Amino acid sequence: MEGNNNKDMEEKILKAAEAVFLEKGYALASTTEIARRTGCNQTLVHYYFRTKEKLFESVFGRLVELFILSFHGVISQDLPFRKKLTNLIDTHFEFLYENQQIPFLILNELTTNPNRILKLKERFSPVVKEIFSHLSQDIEQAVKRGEIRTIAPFELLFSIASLNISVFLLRPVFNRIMNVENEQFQNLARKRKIENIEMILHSLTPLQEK
Amino acid sequence: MEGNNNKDMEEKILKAAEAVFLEKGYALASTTEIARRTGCNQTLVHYYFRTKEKLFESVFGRLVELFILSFHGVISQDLPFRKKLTNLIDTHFEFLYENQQIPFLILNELTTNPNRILKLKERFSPVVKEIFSHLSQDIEQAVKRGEIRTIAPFELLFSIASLNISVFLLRPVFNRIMNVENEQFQNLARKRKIENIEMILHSLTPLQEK
DNA sequence: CGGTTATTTAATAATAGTATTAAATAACCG
DNA sequence: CGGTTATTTAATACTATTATTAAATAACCG
Repeated sequence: MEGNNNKDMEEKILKAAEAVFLEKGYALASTTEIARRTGCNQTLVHYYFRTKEKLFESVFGRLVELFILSFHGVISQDLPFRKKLTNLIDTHFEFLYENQQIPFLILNELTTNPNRILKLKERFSPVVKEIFSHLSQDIEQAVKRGEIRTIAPFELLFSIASLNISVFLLRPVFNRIMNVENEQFQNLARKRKIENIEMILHSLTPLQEK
Repeated sequence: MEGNNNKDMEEKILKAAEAVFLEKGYALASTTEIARRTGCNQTLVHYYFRTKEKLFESVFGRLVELFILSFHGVISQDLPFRKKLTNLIDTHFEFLYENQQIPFLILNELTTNPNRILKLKERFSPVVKEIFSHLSQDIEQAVKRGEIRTIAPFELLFSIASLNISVFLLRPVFNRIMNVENEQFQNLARKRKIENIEMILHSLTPLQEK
């Protein structure tokens, strides 16, 4: 009865778990609430995933993957460097806009439980390396052509991530302190995206006297 | 016996509480551990502060104040705008360096429990207004003198906060992923500070053709 | 159908944490 | 000193959470 929803139970639990973990983080999420949101008995959550930790890993790994890949898509395109960089920042920003809770969850879990990082590290090491190697080459060529000043790939990615992520990390804070409503946030985000692109490109200008 | 440490018990609990809250955040901190770290009975924590929530508020308010004031000190000095801005970013960065755990705690608690913001808002509203009004005037004058392009104070503070805070928020993540050790982090931080100042000043350049 | 396995539920053990109560001890003051 | 108040502790109620066990139900297959 009621929709013949038998074997996708596991999938439904995962969905509910993702939502709850994104809202509350690992510590404040409970398997009881995940069960409630799924519409099943609490025991069932443990039946399928044994422990809260294992359930979390299933959810978390996928989210981290999404996040990392948000850097990856653009980087293999064949475009002039400044154009590619603009695309990269833009794409990354838009990904964050569509997944606003992801940065905080990742930050929260990696900060409060650094062990999690180690597991992720091996898993994503190849992709990360690929991103860095691509970016390295691109920077090198662009520098040769005099399009940009020299910069370490790490520094560049760090700047981009900082500026983009902050918009969404700090959202709840500014929301309240500055009385920023939902519609306003959309505008603010749009401005910030442009501002971020400007700042990054500006900061790469080849040489400039003080 | 043992040091005659009677009436500063309350202070000792506050100290221990601050350390534990900074390490673990509200949710994962326990009054039991705070008592253990203080070296007293767990009941005593409740005797002095009644609830974990009230204890947290005592600690948290002070930390937020420190953070906000890290913006405030420089802003009332009488200096050329670009010099003042440099000082501001520098001072703010150095404050964060000395209090690396503060940004995450504030972010964490304001994100997971937005109600906290409201209490803080009234308390710090005057200081925040003062900072904004100072900055507004400074920007206005600097624009008139052709020293910088026009920018909303909010945007400027947002950029500064984003860039500076990220260095310390993302530290645990990059630490592990990139194998950044302690000594290396000091270098990385130094570079980032300079990079951040550069980026902000650059982005304020009066006019510039594409 | 009948038996086997998979899924779901109810009951509950085990743990950990917050908070209260009442008793013990120490500090204070006339 | 003796009595009052403040501080500290032990015992414990209460709640919430994860996880297990055993029983009930449903699905599957010969």
